[in-house]
Amino acid sequence: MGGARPTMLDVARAADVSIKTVSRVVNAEGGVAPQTRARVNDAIGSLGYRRNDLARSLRTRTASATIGLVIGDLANPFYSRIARAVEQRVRCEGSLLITASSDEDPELERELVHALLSRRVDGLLLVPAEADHSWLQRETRRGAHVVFVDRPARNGPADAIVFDNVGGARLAVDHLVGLGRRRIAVIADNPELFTARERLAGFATAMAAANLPVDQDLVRAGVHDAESAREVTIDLLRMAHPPDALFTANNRITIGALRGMQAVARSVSVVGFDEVELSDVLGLTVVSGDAPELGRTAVDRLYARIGGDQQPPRLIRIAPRLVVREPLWGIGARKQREVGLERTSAP
Amino acid sequence: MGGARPTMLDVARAADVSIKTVSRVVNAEGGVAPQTRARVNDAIGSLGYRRNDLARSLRTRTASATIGLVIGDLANPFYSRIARAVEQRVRCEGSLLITASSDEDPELERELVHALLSRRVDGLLLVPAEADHSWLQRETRRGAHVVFVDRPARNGPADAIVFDNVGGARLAVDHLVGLGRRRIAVIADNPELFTARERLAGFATAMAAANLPVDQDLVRAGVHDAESAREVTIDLLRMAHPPDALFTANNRITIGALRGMQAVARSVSVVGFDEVELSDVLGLTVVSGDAPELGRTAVDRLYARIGGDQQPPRLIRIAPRLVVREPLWGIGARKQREVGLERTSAP
DNA sequence: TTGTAAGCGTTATCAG
DNA sequence: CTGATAACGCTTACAA
Repeated sequence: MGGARPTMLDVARAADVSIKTVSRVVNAEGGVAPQTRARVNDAIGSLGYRRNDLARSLRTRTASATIGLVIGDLANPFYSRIARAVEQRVRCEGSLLITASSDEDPELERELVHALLSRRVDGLLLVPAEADHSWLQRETRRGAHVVFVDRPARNGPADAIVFDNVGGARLAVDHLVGLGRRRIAVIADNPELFTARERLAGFATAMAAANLPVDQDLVRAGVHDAESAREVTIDLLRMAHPPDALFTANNRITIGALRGMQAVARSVSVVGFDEVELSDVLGLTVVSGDAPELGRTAVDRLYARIGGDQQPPRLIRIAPRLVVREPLWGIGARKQREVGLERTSAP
Repeated sequence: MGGARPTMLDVARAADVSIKTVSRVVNAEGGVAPQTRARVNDAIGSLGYRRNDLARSLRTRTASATIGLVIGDLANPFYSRIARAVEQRVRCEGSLLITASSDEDPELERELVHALLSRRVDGLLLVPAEADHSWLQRETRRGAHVVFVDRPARNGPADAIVFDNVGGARLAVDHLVGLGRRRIAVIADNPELFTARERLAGFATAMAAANLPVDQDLVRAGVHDAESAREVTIDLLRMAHPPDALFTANNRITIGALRGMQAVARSVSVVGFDEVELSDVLGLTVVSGDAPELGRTAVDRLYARIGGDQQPPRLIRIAPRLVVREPLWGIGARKQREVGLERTSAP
């Protein structure tokens, strides 16, 4: 803070005790005469002393009481819900959270990770951009604690907490099939991305299970933002033989698809992956994982590691749920029911 | 990170140079023979050395390269958009951002501020919970740099960047009046909150300017979450003499109001304050401030202060815009136009 | 071009 | 119960 903050020594002088006594009082160590303690506390109060946690964690060489979180984009509600849950859990442990957005850029992500490690965070939560993460091994070997969130990393030597994307995609497709849809299109992000890949796989599996052919014209991958999703949707709906349903594989894509449908004033059944604000009002059916639970589970794993857990890295899958809403626009009460999957955990 | 990370001394020994030479290389100070530098870099590489920024900023007694941001709730898209913008700007300065949610709890907020100050953040961005902030003066006097975001704080001795809430509310009401609405209801948060108070004031002003009477039954303040907004909306719509329009004074309230309208299958014109995801698809007209601009402006002020700016605290108002969309549900292309206000700045 | 010594604000150790 | 004194890992003088 730049200013002239008083130090323990200042307090010690003001209270006419040694610096160590001040330290004892500040850290509530006990073994200080009530009278002395009072004098020290007075000095602390009148000087406005506040312990310097930087110096503290330098000396204790442990517990900077800071956790780092690197995500794709904090402005994406999916990530900010995770961040919020993480923040809350981290705070229960008396720590603070540094958040950083990588824009899914591997280069930037690595920079951010290094910056956080230089700051000696106690642990790191990472939504890995799709790229090799073997470089992280050097850090984990040196004692850095890392947990991956939402997707595992290639060669990433750490636990990962992810959703059951395959199962979720199957829930979505099965639902559409149940509604009698047969020409189901899927719009997904870059298949290099773990989540997109799995959701596409789940789509294919479910279609096969339903004995439905997959028209490759209806499989649109590599769609990264809402605007592209909008364009792709318009393109799909203007096909000679358009799809009768859409599986939109993440929240940005769902939003773009809705805009696209609106643009061509044409509607098909939609099931989206990820919750979207106001989806209840829109009567939008989604498959959605519990983002806060994802965050909390990740923090718990991280603290387990920090606490000395030495097990081999685990992949923990959290089951998403299908939230069925009436797929119609208009005003009126909506029914809503949920279909679940089991939560699984594998080594 | 707990482990046995190598220090400069380890590197120095490995490269057979002094610790100071390592420091020079690490900080790219120059004045090192290329040959020596190479040896040091080799050692750094093979040891996996990483500078300890905690120790560094302890010694330099400046620039922990960390900024703190305390907001109400990181999971609220309005705040997460601000956080994202702040994060981005902060990173341009080579710093990282610690985010913390206060839940609008003055007690918790103060705890978080203290934790951040103990960590010697270079500056603090604060969305103040409505409560006296004179306690902050002691900190600012000691050199802490603070900027308030979204609302000023009572007795808060610092710059504040806020939206022109009065003007925004007037834009909203004027728009409804222009549509021929006369019985306009307002749903707002607790009037203790600066933004709610100003928006209510703007509502009253605009109604008076339009020569419309304000039915106190249609003024509903103290509505803090979406669920209460939903209930209030249902209540309003079921009145013997219901309103023909709603001004919903923040994003959570807007969402709740839409749910309420849906629940009673009854629709009135709505203008909301704050942008809401998918409002374009819903054809929802809103008054909305540019959250990223708010964040960026705040960071700029903060760095100006950190840089030594000594002017008396300023209140900077950013003008929101009215985004008009066709207030109808259904599918079809939407028109959209914007109405602006001037940005103002006052001492 | 390189090295030595001191010190940032704490806590740990070991005496009184 | 209280206090010197030495670290923690780094940077800032100031020498060599």
